Amino acid sequence: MAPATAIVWFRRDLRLGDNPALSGALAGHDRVVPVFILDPGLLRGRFPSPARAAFLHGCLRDLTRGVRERGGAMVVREGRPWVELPRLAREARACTVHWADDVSPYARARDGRVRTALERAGVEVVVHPGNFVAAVASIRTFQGRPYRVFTPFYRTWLTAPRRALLDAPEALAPPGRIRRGRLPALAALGALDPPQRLVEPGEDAARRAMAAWLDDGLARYAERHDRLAGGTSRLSPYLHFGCLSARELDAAMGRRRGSGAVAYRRQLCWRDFFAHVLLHHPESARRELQERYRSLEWDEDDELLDAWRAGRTGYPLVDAAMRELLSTGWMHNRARLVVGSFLTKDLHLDWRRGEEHFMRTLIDGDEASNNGNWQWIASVGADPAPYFRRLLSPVAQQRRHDPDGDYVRRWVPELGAVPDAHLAEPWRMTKEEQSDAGCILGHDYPNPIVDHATERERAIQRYRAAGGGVRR
DNA sequence: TTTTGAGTTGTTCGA
DNA sequence: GTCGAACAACTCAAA
Repeated sequence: MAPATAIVWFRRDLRLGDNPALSGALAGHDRVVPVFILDPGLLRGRFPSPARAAFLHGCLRDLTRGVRERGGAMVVREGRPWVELPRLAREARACTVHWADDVSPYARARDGRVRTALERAGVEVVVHPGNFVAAVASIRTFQGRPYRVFTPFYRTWLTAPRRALLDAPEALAPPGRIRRGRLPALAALGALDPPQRLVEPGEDAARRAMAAWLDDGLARYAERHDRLAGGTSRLSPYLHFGCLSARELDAAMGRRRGSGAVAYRRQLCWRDFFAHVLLHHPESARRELQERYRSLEWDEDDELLDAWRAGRTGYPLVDAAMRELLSTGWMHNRARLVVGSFLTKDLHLDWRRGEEHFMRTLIDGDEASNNGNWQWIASVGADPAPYFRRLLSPVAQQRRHDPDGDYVRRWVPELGAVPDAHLAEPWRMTKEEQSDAGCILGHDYPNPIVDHATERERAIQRYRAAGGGVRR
């Protein structure tokens, strides 16, 4: 009898440890063919990203090496998955294809087409849990509905069943006589100009980063996570590409006591929550989850948008954050809120412009989390807190979360010699003080492009008008 | 069905 | 400089 062969389709679960699709394929099959498909629908799709393509490339190299060290061989194909997978199944004489579930509308439509094509070819499909802590698809309220508010979701999530952890396979069989394909050069992935590498890609690097974080950062997370100059785990790129298992990270958290572990775990829950929301409200990928805010009016102003993207708004914290994003592909979570509030409430530009810029630049760019957080800060998404809690003042936020100016001075060097007292509002310096600091406003650093106090009032008016009352 | 309790991350003002 | 109140009365989830 011919050996039973299964295919594992890697998508964004680029690891060997605690990988349900891989372990599932290995159980009951003599041979497993691991494949990654470079899908032009993603690489040149709605949110192409040189930064993420470069990180993905590194992760794939790492995964390929890990597979080879265990005696297997990674197969790489380029094309549409619903074409490539039936073809590969035929070549490899595979009877089953395994993959991990995902939540974005694109992923779900794609997986549906792939399933149809495979089943038509007589190949079985087995879908495994995606890279979330809990089963986000099946968490429900007592009335059987999906959640739209975080805290009740969180309470259910805390006690929701967790799947068993899985060891990495010790050995993989060689895939036999099939075309393996090659990982193309970076440029072919659209990664022409990747930002400086801040995060080392791959599963091994992810494990080291996780160990270091648990060892060193977690205990003080509750007090420090809002500090712009440090204090967060920076594990998000690994979670997005699945170099790190969210389930495993949560398990490590569950064994720990202390406010840091509790607070961090809550953040992991936000990731599951936004996946849950997008899964059950796929239309929110493109429009406001809250119906009454679909009529909100947004300005169109390319000059303001460009200034925001480039970090030339004249608000030091906003500019530092936007420049950090451009040069590293990452931004502190607190800073994401500040620049998000600034785009939508101070510049009155559509949150979708911000969502798109983030998706194109972030190495952790994740459709569910990014969309959910943008809708949250734009006050149009899943969350019932009053609108006046979401108009962040860039000046107040800078004073509170970067009191020594370490963050701002790092990313906005022209403000380097501006004293602490003026660093959040450099435009208040006299000519003489500007001269002393070597920073002439309007020359070395821009004047503020808008006045926060004025725009704040305008934002409130707009939300009030669109909301049909006072509510968010 | 109806009621009840509660809701990530703030800002500003005036005493 | 610090502190408490106002912002404004909505919607979701649970019972």
